[in-house]
Amino acid sequence: MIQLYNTLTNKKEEFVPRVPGVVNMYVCGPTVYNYIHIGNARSSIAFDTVRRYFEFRGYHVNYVSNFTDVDDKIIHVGHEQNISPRAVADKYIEAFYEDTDALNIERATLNPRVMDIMDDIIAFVEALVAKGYAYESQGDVYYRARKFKNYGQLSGQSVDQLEEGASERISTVEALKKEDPLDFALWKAAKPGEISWDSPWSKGRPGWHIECSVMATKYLGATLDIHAGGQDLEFPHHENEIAQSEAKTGQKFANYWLHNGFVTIGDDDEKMSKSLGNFVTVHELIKSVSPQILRFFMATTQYRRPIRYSQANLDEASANLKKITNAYQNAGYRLRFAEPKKALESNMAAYLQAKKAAFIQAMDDDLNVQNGITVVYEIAKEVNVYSASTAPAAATLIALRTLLQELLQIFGIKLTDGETEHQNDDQQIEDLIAQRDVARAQRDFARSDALRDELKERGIILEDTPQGTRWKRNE
RNA sequence: GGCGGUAUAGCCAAGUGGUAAGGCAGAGGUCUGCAAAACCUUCAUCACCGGUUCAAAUCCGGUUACCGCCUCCA
Repeated sequence: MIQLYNTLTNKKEEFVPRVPGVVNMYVCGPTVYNYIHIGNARSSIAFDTVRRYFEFRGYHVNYVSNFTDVDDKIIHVGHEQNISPRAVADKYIEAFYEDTDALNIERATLNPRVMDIMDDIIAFVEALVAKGYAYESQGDVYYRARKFKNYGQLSGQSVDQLEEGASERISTVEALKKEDPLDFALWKAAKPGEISWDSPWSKGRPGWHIECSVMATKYLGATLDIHAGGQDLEFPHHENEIAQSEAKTGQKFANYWLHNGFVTIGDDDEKMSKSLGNFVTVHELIKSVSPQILRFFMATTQYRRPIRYSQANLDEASANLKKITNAYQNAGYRLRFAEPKKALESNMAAYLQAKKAAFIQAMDDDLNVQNGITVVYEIAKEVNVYSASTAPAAATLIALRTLLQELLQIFGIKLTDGETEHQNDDQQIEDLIAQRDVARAQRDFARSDALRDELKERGIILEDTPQGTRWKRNE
């Protein structure tokens, strides 16, 4: 039984999909006017991990995530670079795929773009106007927040509390157009020179919450199983999505709301964000840090917890991933000298089953990845112990490696033996190692150490084992 | 001010009533010609105060500190 922490009710609940075996989830995607930073990546990684876990547990997942390609900031960047808004969006969508592919984030089932569903958006707004939930004002269309009886349910705020905040910062121009400070825009008339679409109200463009309501209901139906996004979207974005969607469909918009925690940076653990300017883009970071390490670092922190971004924490993730990778490779190496005909021992078969069950138990609890990864460490230790035993069975080594691989892929990590990338100096390296082995046999340790140092400078790490000398490239 | 979330060893972090998982770093040891990899051992009374209980990191009350949302933001 999988339990998820539902922000709508502020408690953990058993996950029950609308259709058995199928998960329909919608994740708020980026506004594509810049490279994504690692805070954006965290969100993608968090929900990719959720998705992968559901798939591991046998569910079919329909995963829809939008690209917001109509927005003030995109228009602004377009002006700066003297290219069209669409060209700006195209550029950063391509960059998004580059970066998320590097992080081994599975591609969404569908990534709809606002520009491509303009007719649906206009029809959606028309429906809200027809139902009396929205009104036109000077070419804009606003949503009557107070008319929606549950407004504020997600963020746990009363409309009066919200109004206090809203009335303080609303501009005079807006105040004149709105019936109530809480109302929010569904459609905005274009200013001169801005990109716009024809509509019954004005040449203009959609407001900033409507796209998700339209896309989610269009592609996944009136009621989603899961709607996810960053904690900063809870209000107003998700609150408004609920208001829009439920007013139109008359049905519950999403059964489970998942919100990921932030990436923080600096001594005061400040939220990383574009507006604060304290961000690190994935594009830049993966030039110096292995994407696998970044992925492991983020995937092994539970999605609701904040992640402190620091070199020390990145180094720790690197050490931990290396520990797991080493175990996998140790077993792989030992496999060459293992007993090919020996069967998987019954106690080991039971061990494997028990560990997998422990892992599932941990992860079923709202993706408790800390406890999940602890099980992985335990398996890694057993892999090392078993690999060092006298006459290991090939079947067991394979089974252990397979389990490690199976569990790590949930975190988006693919374990490899590190020798797959053969290079043209392989033979030369093997020759040097052979020379060193001769020197060692003759107890000429000065020479053997010199050879080892020489190889080390070329990035080759040697390990002497009872079965002979292993080598690998230092990554 | 309202709402939400945190506070456990040098660091990351599990643990929701029965006497502190795991990882990193550190210390000691085994293996090794030396290393590497690996394994073993070792390392905390849980922000503070008060209460309930035979028993609390875990429950209740209070205090403090930090973060986030309430405005674009994953």
